Amino acid sequence: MSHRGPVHRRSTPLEEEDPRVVRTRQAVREAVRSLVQRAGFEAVSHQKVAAEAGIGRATVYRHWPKRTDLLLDAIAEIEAPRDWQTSGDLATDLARGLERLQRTLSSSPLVPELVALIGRAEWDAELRETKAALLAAGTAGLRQALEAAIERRELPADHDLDTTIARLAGPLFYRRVLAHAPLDDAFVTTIITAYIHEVSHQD
Amino acid sequence: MSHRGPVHRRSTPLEEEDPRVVRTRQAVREAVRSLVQRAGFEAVSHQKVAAEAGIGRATVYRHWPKRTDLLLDAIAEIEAPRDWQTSGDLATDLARGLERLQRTLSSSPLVPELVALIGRAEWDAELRETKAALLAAGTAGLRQALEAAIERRELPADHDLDTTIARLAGPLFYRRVLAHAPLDDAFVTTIITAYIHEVSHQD
DNA sequence: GTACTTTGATACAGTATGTTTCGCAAGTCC
DNA sequence: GGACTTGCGAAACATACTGTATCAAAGTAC
Repeated sequence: MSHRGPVHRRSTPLEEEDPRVVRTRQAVREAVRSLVQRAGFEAVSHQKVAAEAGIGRATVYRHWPKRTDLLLDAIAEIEAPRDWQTSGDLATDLARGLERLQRTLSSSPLVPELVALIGRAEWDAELRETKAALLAAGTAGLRQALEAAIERRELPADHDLDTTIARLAGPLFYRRVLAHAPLDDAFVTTIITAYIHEVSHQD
Repeated sequence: MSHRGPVHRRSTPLEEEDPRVVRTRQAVREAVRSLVQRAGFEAVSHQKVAAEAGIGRATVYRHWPKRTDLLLDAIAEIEAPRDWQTSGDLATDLARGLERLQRTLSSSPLVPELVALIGRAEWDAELRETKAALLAAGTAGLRQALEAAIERRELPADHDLDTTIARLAGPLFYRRVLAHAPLDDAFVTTIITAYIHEVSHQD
């Protein structure tokens, strides 16, 4: 997977380094994004992408034989935070995690499209993996915050992380995607406050 | 909107009662459902529907000029509960509302498709209305439960219903659609218990 | 039976899909 | 630079889908 250095033989073309290929990939990726934002994933076809990118139709088919290939390529941007570390306080950590999710959900115009894709994952195994990966990346902050709290014995060791994440992140998705209401800070604060209150006042 | 009785004149064809039309509607509706469940909304086209329903292609175009019309028609099943009435206890009412939602989400194989549709609502005004209607119907029970509690002064008059509904229903949607985890009773109970505890132990 | 409507078969032009072919431009190797 | 290799894009192609129009046959109402 790493760089192979100046000495290499054409007989192992595993890595794409031909500048022409790089250019093509770049152009197509941008064309797909542009199309998606203007008209949705449904509007993405090999033909339209080729026209938008100003390249040949055959070239698009060569690199992305299936339509799904085009879509997945345009999504490969969302990543889990790599620099995460606990502040030592669950409330603070959760706030950070949820605010990150809030920002992602609020800012990206692709969110509704991702949801549409996710719905379609039912019929496409490849999409199912992508869905899981995206979700894991989006909620990684929350998961790490909770894990750190368990480590500190602030939460019981058998605390169900998935349940908690669903309860914390679910309302945000609901608001953004279904209710189409603004994801304001007050809303996020309400959720965190209630949860913290719940785990610190167990009776 | 009501039945007009045996006496009627052909000059006011506002109501469709021609048995041929009724048959067509029925056949198409079933064909769309069948197609959706087998291959998703994306697989629904006038052509495929006509073939599936065993009727002429032109007929499908006549009644459902746009593809969206076909899709919307297949969804017109989900309805808000008409017989709702409070039990006098918020916890019980909420449990009823959430369990209804749980049942709907768990049982209907159309749920992922609905979500896909919802995502697409960003680009279609008509779909946006449908989305809002579906959501309102699905969460009507919760809303009525909360309104009854306000009426009884169990909740403050300025309690934000939309926020609460998002916090109650959001986790269910998250689990079902995004995390693809089972919507078991324990999960639903956890959500309700936490919320009841929260509103009854205000400090 | 008569008047009216819906239906489905057929045909049509326009467009999209997916594949193949081939000359050319671009990149690589030495 | 020169020979070799590869990706590119234009074109052509068969096939399929879309949306509309026409029309005879069948169904419906009275």
